Amino acid sequence: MADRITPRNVNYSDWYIDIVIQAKLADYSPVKGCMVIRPRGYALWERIQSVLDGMFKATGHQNAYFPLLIPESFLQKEAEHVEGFAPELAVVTIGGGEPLEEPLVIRPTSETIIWSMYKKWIQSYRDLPLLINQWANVLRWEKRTRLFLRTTEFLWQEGHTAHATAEEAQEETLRMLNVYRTFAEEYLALPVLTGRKSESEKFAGAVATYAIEAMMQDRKALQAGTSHNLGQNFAKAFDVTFQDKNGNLSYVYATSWGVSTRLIGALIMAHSDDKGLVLPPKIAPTQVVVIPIYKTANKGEILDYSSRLVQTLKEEFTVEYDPDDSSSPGYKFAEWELLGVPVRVEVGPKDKEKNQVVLVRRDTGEKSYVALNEVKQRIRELLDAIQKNLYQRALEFRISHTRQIAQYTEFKTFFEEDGGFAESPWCGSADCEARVKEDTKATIRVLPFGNEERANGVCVVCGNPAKHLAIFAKSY
RNA sequence: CGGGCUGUAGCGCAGUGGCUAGCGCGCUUGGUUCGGGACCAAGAGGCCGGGGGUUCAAGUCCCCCCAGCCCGACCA
Repeated sequence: MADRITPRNVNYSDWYIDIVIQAKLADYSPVKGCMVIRPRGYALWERIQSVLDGMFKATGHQNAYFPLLIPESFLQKEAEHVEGFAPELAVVTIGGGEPLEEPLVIRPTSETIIWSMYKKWIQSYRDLPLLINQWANVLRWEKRTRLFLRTTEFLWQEGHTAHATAEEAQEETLRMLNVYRTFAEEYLALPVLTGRKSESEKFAGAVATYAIEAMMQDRKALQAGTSHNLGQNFAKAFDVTFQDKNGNLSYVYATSWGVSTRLIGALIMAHSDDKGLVLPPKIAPTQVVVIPIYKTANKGEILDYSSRLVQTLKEEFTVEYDPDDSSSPGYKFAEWELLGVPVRVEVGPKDKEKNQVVLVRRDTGEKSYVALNEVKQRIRELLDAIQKNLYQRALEFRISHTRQIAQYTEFKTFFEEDGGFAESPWCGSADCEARVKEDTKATIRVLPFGNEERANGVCVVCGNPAKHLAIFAKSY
């Protein structure tokens, strides 16, 4: 008997960690707060990378790479930025055995080093827009870490763009937010809310931060991606100006946007169950696993049948094959369910006799018997159905745990009980936001787009006229 | 960084101050099984997290340290 996964309703945190460890996605490292991403976890990241990278290229971005180490003074050039990141910096003070003249910060994010370079590269409106992305690791000395959701070092991509006008920068900010939304919904089967962050939740150094927010199965919110309009803050800090057609000199407008390995955490917490990982087919590194079922007597003929099937399936799907005779079929079923492969194909003597296979879908456990000549077609349909079902299931879950609340007593009760997303009018003041956090631990996750008009009424906290309809939730 | 819990075989755990530290799972070898986590047999595997003390005697008691998890404050 393998290790059991703690059921979600017993302890959600333990369940999450059990999945990560037992599905072999990651492991704890010798260094506190860091994790080792194992092949099954890294394969997921590679899938995420390849899809997103395609989307970035399709929207005109190019990849580049900037150094890991940043002169400490660079961070200090943007006041809010340094204030936001100073507490979580790791600093290199010795190099080659000698104390460094200027300490080097291990990047927590790359705005400063990138904008120090943009100063060299941008002089004219002809140099704009400059649309660069980098895939990198960053390091933030977090007090409390959790596999994938928050680790000291994590992998991400960070886009850094430069524009001639505020309008273009805003357009880019929203374009990339939309790329994230599309990716989350279509590939991760993760329904997300999009909108702006409140002042207190925005990125250190940004004019405005936008985010995609998803609801996990414990009804907490997870910020799955952010897109920042940086205005001219970094251009001013690094003195990046350009001349327009009329010869006028002005500061460049900037955006930055990123998603990280946290997405893998989102994927797990949104879809998985007490049997293990559940992966959307469009992001699953392995879509199909083939398990032959045989006795010693018929081993040869069954393996022959199953391996020919595997060859056929590999023409269209990513396939793993598990013909090993050292564990029983039942064991393998459980094992592959734990690993999250969307479709399992069982082939045994009965199937060979009837020229069929058994298909089992991971999300519902439903079995079907399919003729050999229809297998590819049926798997295609199943993968599609699973993808849609996971999205739909997550969406319905979010909707059923989202409540419109106008009364503060009800609001507090909501978060004392099951919780979820509270959609409530808010006056816009940081004081009310802080009070909510104090009283309920919930924060404003996002100010959804197009909701200003719906914000008729009064702030759920203070009773003053509302300016926004905000989404409040406890979050990761 | 505060509070709590836990460190004993790869994993999960037992282990009144006393002799050679156990159990389950996993692992190795051989054999029988095989359509939902099979079974038999024989093996391998331990600086009892680290350091200091108390004691005739410490996995067990005391002190310090370290690590991990959970709960807070901080954050993607």
